[in-house]
Amino acid sequence: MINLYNTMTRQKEPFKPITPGVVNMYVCGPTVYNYIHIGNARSIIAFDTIRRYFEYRGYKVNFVSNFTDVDDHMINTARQDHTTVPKLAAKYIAAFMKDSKAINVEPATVNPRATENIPEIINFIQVLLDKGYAYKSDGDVYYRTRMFKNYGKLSGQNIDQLEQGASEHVNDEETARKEDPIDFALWKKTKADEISWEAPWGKGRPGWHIECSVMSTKYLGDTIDIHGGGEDLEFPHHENEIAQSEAKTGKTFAHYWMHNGFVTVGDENEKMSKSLGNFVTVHDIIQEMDPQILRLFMATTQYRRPIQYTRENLAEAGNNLAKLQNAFANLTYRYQGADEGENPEITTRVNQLTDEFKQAMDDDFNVQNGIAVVYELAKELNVYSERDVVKRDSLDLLKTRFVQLVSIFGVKLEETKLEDETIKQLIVQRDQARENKNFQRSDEIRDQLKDQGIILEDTPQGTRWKRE
RNA sequence: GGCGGUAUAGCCAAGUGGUAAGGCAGAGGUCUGCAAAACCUUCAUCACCGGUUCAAAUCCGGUUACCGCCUCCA
Repeated sequence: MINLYNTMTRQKEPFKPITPGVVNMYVCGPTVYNYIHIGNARSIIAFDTIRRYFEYRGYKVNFVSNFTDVDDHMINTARQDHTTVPKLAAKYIAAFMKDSKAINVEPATVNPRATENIPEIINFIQVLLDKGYAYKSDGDVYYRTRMFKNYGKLSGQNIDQLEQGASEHVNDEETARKEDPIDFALWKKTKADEISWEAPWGKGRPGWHIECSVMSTKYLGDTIDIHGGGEDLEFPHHENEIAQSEAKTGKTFAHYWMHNGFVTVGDENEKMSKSLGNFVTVHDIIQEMDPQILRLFMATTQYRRPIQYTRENLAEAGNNLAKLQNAFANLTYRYQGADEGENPEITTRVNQLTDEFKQAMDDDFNVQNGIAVVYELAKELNVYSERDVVKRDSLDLLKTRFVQLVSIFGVKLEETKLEDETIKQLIVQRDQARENKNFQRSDEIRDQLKDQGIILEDTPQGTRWKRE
């Protein structure tokens, strides 16, 4: 039984899916006006890891994550870049796909886009208007927040406190069109030269929160299992989604609310933002290092905890990645000279560790304890690989299980093949030199290959190579 | 001002009443022609003060520091 922390109740609860064996989850995705930054990556990686664990535990996961492809940012950026909103969206959605793939994120079941669901959004708003939960005002449509009982139940906000806060911003013209400062826009009237769509109440574009309500219910149903996103979305975004959706359907919008923690940057431990000049994109990071380092770094921090992004912490993740890759290499190389059969104690041990792993991860995806078990397993691989006699079935078991558990964190372990004949020849020459105790020559070859990024390691089974 | 979170070794971090997991870095060792990889050993009384208890990092009260949300934001 998987237990997860529900923001709505502020405690861990056993996960009970609506349909046995199926998880319907919706995760709020990025606004596509720039390359994704490491904060986006954190959210994507956190929920991808959660998804992979659900799948490992035998669930079918319907994973829906949107692209917000029209809003003020999109419009302003398109204007600055002398392009159009759709072209801007196309560019950064393509970049998103590329970056996601690099950090080994499974493709979503669906990536719906706001602009591709305009008729549904209009219908949704119409129902809210018909029910009296929304009102028109000078071409805009607003949600009548006070009509929704329980407003603030997710974020623990008190509506009168919010009222006070909101009234401080009463000066802008949008607020002037509201009945109440805490009301929020469902539809925004078009300004000149802006991208817009026709609606019964006039030309305009959807407000920010409505798209997620519409797409979540459209693709996953009125009530879903899990709704997720960054912790900053808790209020007002998710609060507003609940208000809209539950007002429309009269049903609970989502059973579990999950929010990932933030990434802070540098030793200053401050929030990443463009104004602070500490904005880091995935696009940039993966130019200079193995994307799997970033993946492992983020996947092995529990999703609710903050992550401090520093070079040192990233370097540590790099060492850990190497550790996993070395264990894998040690084991796969040991297939040479393996006997048939199995060692029963290995089977027992592997199953025991697997149980420990599940126990750890079932507890709100406690990846710290989970990865600790994986390191234990890595040690088993290393120790077993050093035995004088090894059995093929046990190698298979260790390898399969190790690859499987590591993959939950989004790290891919693969055997690499040496294609280069010249290098193969050099390794053979070096072996001969070593046999003749010509160590000067053998070290010469080793250094030469090192310059080409090939590291040689001597084992009782022969000389092994790996890329730097 | 309102809501919420965090504080454990040089660093990352687990642990929710019974005497501090794991990882990185460091030190020593085994293996190796030398390396590399691996393995073994070693490295903390848990922000501070007070209380409850036979027993607290873990419960209660207080103090301090840091962070996030309340406005676009993963």
